Amino acid sequence: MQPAARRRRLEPDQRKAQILAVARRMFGAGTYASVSTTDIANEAGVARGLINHYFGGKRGLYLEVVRQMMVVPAPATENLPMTTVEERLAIGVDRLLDVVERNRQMWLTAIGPEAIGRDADVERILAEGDEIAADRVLEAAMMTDIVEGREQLRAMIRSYGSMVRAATREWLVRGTLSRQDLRVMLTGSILHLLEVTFPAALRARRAASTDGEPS
Amino acid sequence: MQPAARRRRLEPDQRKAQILAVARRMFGAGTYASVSTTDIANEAGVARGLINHYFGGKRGLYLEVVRQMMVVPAPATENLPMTTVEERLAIGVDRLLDVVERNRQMWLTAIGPEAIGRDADVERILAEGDEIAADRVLEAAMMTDIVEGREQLRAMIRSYGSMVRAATREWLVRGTLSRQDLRVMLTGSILHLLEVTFPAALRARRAASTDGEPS
DNA sequence: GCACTTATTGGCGCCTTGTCAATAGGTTCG
DNA sequence: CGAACCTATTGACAAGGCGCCAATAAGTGC
Repeated sequence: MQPAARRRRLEPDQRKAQILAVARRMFGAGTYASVSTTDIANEAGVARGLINHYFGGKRGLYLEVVRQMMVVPAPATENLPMTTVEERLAIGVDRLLDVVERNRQMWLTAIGPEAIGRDADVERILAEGDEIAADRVLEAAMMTDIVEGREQLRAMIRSYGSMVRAATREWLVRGTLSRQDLRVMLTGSILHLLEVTFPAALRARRAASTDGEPS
Repeated sequence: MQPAARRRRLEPDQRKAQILAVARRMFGAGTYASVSTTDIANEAGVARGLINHYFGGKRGLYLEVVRQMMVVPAPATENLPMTTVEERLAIGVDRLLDVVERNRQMWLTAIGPEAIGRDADVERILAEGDEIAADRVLEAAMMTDIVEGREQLRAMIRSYGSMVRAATREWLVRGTLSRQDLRVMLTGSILHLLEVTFPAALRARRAASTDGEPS
């Protein structure tokens, strides 16, 4: 280790970015509890107090890391060709798998929501991400103008999102599913969800509201 | 507070059970980091050191809590009538929803740790639970003797399990889906997964292995 | 070269956890 | 009925982590 390379002064944004980069890597490697702010500060070559200054504390830093992770899978549904819904969905799934495969480590860290125990703030950040993802699916399926049962549909898509995450884990971590398996499974499932399950749920809902409430 | 009710001596099993009960409640309420062993010890009316003695430490206690939570949804697929697969699955789903509805709080706390990843031990415990759940599904679907692609199938069912957990959260926490919605959605999805998606993935797999590897 | 802003530091106090020898509840045996 | 014994239970100590804040010094403009 060098004889304490003299103190350097950076723009707040740069410093924040630098610390964040280190934090992302270290939280990705260990657990929230197993990584100390001292570790991060040392690794980044700054005083521990600086973390508190910029992020309010360990918790704030962690939340920032999670927030940044959620932005990854954004451009998976841009400029889809105007063909059938099935094909558009298939392409969307494929693009997602591309992004996931390329950013393997970051993706796993992002979806392996590592906070120990559920936390209101983390929960909210993750929820925002799910919301965006749901929008993209609706867009790809050309169903953005659905009104009846819109909230139910979005909820179903969010649930589907959990299956997507779990499936990528099976693929990347356990190796039990191939990328091709995921293509078939994820495309087929979302298509069936949108075109069969959702309408069926709608019908059941209508029947229930006219026949009087069932159990 | 009483004048420090005199020290009582219990059987190890009883004491462990008592501490575990308190820990379950408190970890359910807060975060792993936000709950201190001191809190738990006070609430349980014992010395903090006793926790270390019985569980090895905070971590051990937490793992035990998680392990105990995973046992909840066991008897959802016992004694299913010998009718169609569809009906058996529907009944299984319905029974699961019963259990979930009755043990609402405990269920939510139990599936919360889905957001825990990262930690090898916790991961393993959760994985065991998923494995059991997958067995139950195969049993209900009368597909216990599948051999070709068995591991793929199990992996898909595990992924489906994640969707189940997410859907129950939508139902119980956010109120965006009704119980009836869940019935329709979960039954339809698993049926489609078993009877359409899985065979399709198998075909794709076979085609790939004879035509030479695709990208 | 000098003031001035503010990024950065380093140390203090509190809290939490793991360890371990000492204590005392309950039981058994003379 | 009392003494010896086993072990459940305690309490204090030390190491380490985190938040806080006044002091310091790196740049910048005059």
